[in-house]
This record gives sequence, C-alpha cells and structure tokens, in this order.
Amino acid sequence: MSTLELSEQEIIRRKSLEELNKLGINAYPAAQYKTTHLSTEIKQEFDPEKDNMKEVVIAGRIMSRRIMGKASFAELQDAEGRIQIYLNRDDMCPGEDKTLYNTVFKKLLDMGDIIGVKGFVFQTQMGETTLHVQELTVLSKSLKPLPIVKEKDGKTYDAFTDPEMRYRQRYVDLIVNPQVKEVFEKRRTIIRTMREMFDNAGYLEVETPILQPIPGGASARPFITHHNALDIPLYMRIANELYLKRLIVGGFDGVYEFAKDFRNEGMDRTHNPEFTVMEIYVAYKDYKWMMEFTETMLEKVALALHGKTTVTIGDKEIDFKAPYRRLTMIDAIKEHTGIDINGMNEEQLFKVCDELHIEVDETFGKGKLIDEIFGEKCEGHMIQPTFITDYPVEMSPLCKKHRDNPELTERFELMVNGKELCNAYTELNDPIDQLERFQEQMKLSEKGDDEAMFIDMDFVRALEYGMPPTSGMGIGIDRLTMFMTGQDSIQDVLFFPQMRPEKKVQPDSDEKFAELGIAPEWIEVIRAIGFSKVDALKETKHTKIFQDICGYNKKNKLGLKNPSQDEVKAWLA
RNA sequence: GACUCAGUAGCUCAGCUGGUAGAGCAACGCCCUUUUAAGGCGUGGGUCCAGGGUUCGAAUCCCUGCUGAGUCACCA
Repeated sequence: MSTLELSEQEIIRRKSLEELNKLGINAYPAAQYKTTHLSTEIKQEFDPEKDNMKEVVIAGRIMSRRIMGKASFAELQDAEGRIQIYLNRDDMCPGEDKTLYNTVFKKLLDMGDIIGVKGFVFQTQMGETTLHVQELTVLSKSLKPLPIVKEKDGKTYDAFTDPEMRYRQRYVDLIVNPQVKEVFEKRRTIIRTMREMFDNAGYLEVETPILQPIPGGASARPFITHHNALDIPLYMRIANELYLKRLIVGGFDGVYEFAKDFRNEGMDRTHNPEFTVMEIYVAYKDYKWMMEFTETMLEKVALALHGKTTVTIGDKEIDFKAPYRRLTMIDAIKEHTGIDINGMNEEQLFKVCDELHIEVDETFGKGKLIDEIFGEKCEGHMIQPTFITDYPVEMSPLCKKHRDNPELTERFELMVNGKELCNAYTELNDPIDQLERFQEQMKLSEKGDDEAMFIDMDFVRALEYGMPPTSGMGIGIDRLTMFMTGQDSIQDVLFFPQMRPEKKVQPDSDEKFAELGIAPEWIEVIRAIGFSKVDALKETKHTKIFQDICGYNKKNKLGLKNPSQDEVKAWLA
C-alpha cells in the first residue's frame, strides 16, 4: 500500500514501527510469551495487606494511556478484562539509558498495541489494583487506530455503534465493546447446557451431510452448488431431519446435531442465509413427551444463563418456567378470530381468508391457507411460551397423522414473543403414508409452490426397513440466543452476519498510468489527488491537474521536482 | 422488491433559507513521578459515500448509483 493512501495516524504508526526496528526491537516477535495471570485473577487474588503478588506477568492490548512526565498509567486489556498498569521511568530503566520509557513507551507505542509486562501488584491512592511495571515487551504493533470508547459510572462516551462497521469489522467491535463478548459467551452456555442434557440422557451427537443431492426435511429454497468430479448438482442443506431419522432406523435410540442450515431467502432482523439449528430425535417417544422435554430444556437454559426462569425481552418479561400453555392450532384460530375452521374444505378456507383480509393466491392448498390465518392473526399474540399443537396434515408432510383425527398431525411449534422457536413431531414412520405425502408435495410443486418438498426415495426406503415410533424436535439456536440475551437482531448473535461485499473502486495499475508517460513518483500523487482511473484523468483539464499535483507536492513536502505545464499536457494527449 | 432515514477528520457528531468545513476524543510538539471518561499550553489532520445536474458558487438543492439501518412485502 502506498503511504499516500494512508491516514496521518497510520503513517505515524508505520514510522514508529520503523523506529522500533532501528532500536533493535522486533515489534512482532516469534517467541511465546509466558504469562502468569489474567487481569481478573490479579484483581481477585491481590490482597494489599499481604502484598501477595510480587512477580506477575500479563499480556494484553493498551486501551488507554495517561502520561505524566516520568511516570504513566495505562490500561491493558486481555481476554478477561482490563487492568491498570503503572510505568515509572526509573524503575523500568534503572541505568543511564532511559530509552525504553522515554522513547519506546512514550513515543513509539500507541493505544491498540499488544505488550507483555512483568512487575508487582500494588494499590494506588485511588484504591485501584495496579501492576507496577518492571519489564516491558512489545508483542504486536497496531497500525490502525482503534475507535476510542470511554466509560465512567456506566455512562459511555463516543460509543462505537455504527452497525455496518461493527458487523464488517467484528474484531474491532469485540475489542472495543465488551458487552459483545458476553452475548457470545452466553450463546456458548446455551449450547453447552443443551448438549449436557442430551448427553446425560445417553443421546449421541452426530454429524450429517451439509452437501445433499436432495435438499429435504423442510420447505425452503436451497443454495445450489456443483460437484465437479461427480458432475452433479448438490444442495446446501436446509435441514438435517431426513438424515437423523435414517440414523434412528439404523438403531440409535437418540441422536442430535447442532447444524448449520442454509436457505436462499430474504435477509432481515431475524433471518440470516446461514443459521444454526439443533435437531434431536428420540425413539419410542411421541410429541407429548417431546413437549415436556422441550420445556424442561428451555427452563434449564434460562436458569444456566440467568439463575432464574424469567428473561426480559424489550419491555416484556418472559417466563420460561415449565410447563407451558398448550393450545391446538384450531383453538388458537378460534381464540383470536372467533372462527371455527374445524372440518372446513379448501373453498371455505379461501372464504375465511377473504373475510379476514388475508392475501392468498390460488396456488395455496388447505394447509397453507390455515398457516396463513394462523400466521396473520395468532402468531404475534403468543408472547409467553406457548405450544401450538395439531397442525393440518397438508402442511406437515413428515409428521404422523393425529391419533384422534386424520386431518391433523401430531406436531407442535413453540411460540415465544410472537415468533416460532421450536418445531416438533411425532415422526411419520409409515413408509406408505410417507410416500403418499411426498407425492402430495409433488402436486403442490406442480401447482406452483416452489417450496414444496422433493421426494427422497432413499428416505422412504429407509422407512420401509422399519423406524421405531420416534419424536423429533428442532430449535433455532440463533433465535433462542436472541430471546435469551435480549438481542433484537440476529446480527448481534452471529459473529459474522452476512453482508454485501465491500466495494472498492479498482484503481488502474501503475503500468496504465506509466503508459501515458507519467513518471513513477507522480503516479501516487495523481492517485492521492483523486484520480484512480486513467480515463477520469484524461477528461480533466491539464491546468487543474498541474495545479493540484504541484500543490500536493508542496503541501506534503514531497520534495519532487514539479513537471512543466507542457509535460502534464503531454500526459493527457 | 417497495418506502423512509442515514453516510462529513482515526472515532462520536455539529454544520440554518446554497457563500470553498467545525467541536470533543484520538494524533503530533512542549511541561508534568500514584492518575482515572476529559491535566496544561500549542499544532496538524477532510475525494463532506460516488457520479451527474442546477448555479457565478453545492457538504447543503435535484437526479442516478453504492452501502447500511428501519418499516412493509417475501420467507420459518
């Protein structure tokens, strides 16, 4: 990168780096740096009465500096937090040579640099536990200045909040906004709590294909890719359901997977193209059992995170204490619209949608119509955790028919804060019924529903060998994390949410400028005054370019010999 | 995909009905040995997102585009 494209502060930092090298200091040393403590450990263990920490070594990033002549305070941030360090010229440099303090620390180090320090711990007059530095090692020089965030009594000054920069440069966000780390630590706790529960129950954690020849297990548009050696299309999975059920056929009594799924659909506050789902399948159980299992699981997760079952989301308090309300889909619709859709045919349902002013189109089947009514009129009202049960058979092609009503299926979704969180079935294990349901989906697909499921004949074949009665459940981990941590955007629970790629104007090469007869030393200057393209340069008056580059030369004290006006004119000819 | 809002110094933001850009922090220089968001004094720092248009003159008004956020639509 040419220095002319850098900001003033970046240039200064690069110069400091050179100065360090000249002093024989490697700003990027290779050797391991052995620390004895983390910042939090020092704060916990230090007892000023006993003066019990005479030699500690820590490493971290300089986050603030207060220099007062021969002594300075700085804050070092490590993986756990921040600790203040105290640097005194004559303690760091006991001999005649004061370079390490005067030059290295005061002049050549900056906020953002990573250093290691060795010394003893004491308490300042202000009562703050502080490390008195006796040795300092440069571990990594930072060439880009960090945003400066300051905080006092919980009030934050100059917070780094621009969402675009926070998500694109998550590393900066993590350095500067400590609360962000907490969200991801909680995410880990959520997953760990669930995994422990499943493992204790004896279920097996498994991995199944992400690249699938038939994208099954859900209704969604997949990403398509291509395998060169096989010369076939492959789909990124939209669900892992069919593979996990094959494993139940194979003889495992309980399997689960924390899986990345991919759906080629719109993005918004609750949808990212890739997202994490946990699916679990347990043999010899039904969806009633699974409801109890699910509410127990969520109660455990809430307790592990907060020590209580209630969680605050926005202005609402949500209680994850089991048991949760159970409500059939038909009853939910009755409750929120006053209409009993029980036993209605497709035509009648179209009429209901019309009365309720719900937009539909003729490709919709019975199941999708009911789903629309529910989604439009009921879903948003389910704030406290509520199991919605017994979905119409048309919208649940992988789910067993209801034991009391063949129009319905043994399915539940868990609604929280007006959003779907879990989806579960008594799994369909009748191979003949399963094939028919797949064929129904084919008809929907022919009708124009581009999300209807594909037929997976191998899955049907697996069922033909016999799958024990099984219940399965899927839960969106991102959404769960949002609920449990009070974040209202999925981008805040993913380290690297999908973003449009950054676009940079691709500048013309040096060669292209050189072809015009421009001397190498002037090419950078021409870029610096705003011309990255040869074409743009050619369309500009030579007098303006002449003035701009001479002005730039003078202003930045480059010491170049200015070209004549005619020379500049010749470049553009 | 539609609409609304936003994009100005490394960061957070001002900038009125058009008159060639300001503050705080950060940086740089000097002075300061237990300070704590911010010590004192001084200095520098900008392709005002990009490209067009209107105008004597555009950060400001108009159009197009790019990026992000929000609302809706689509979607589990």
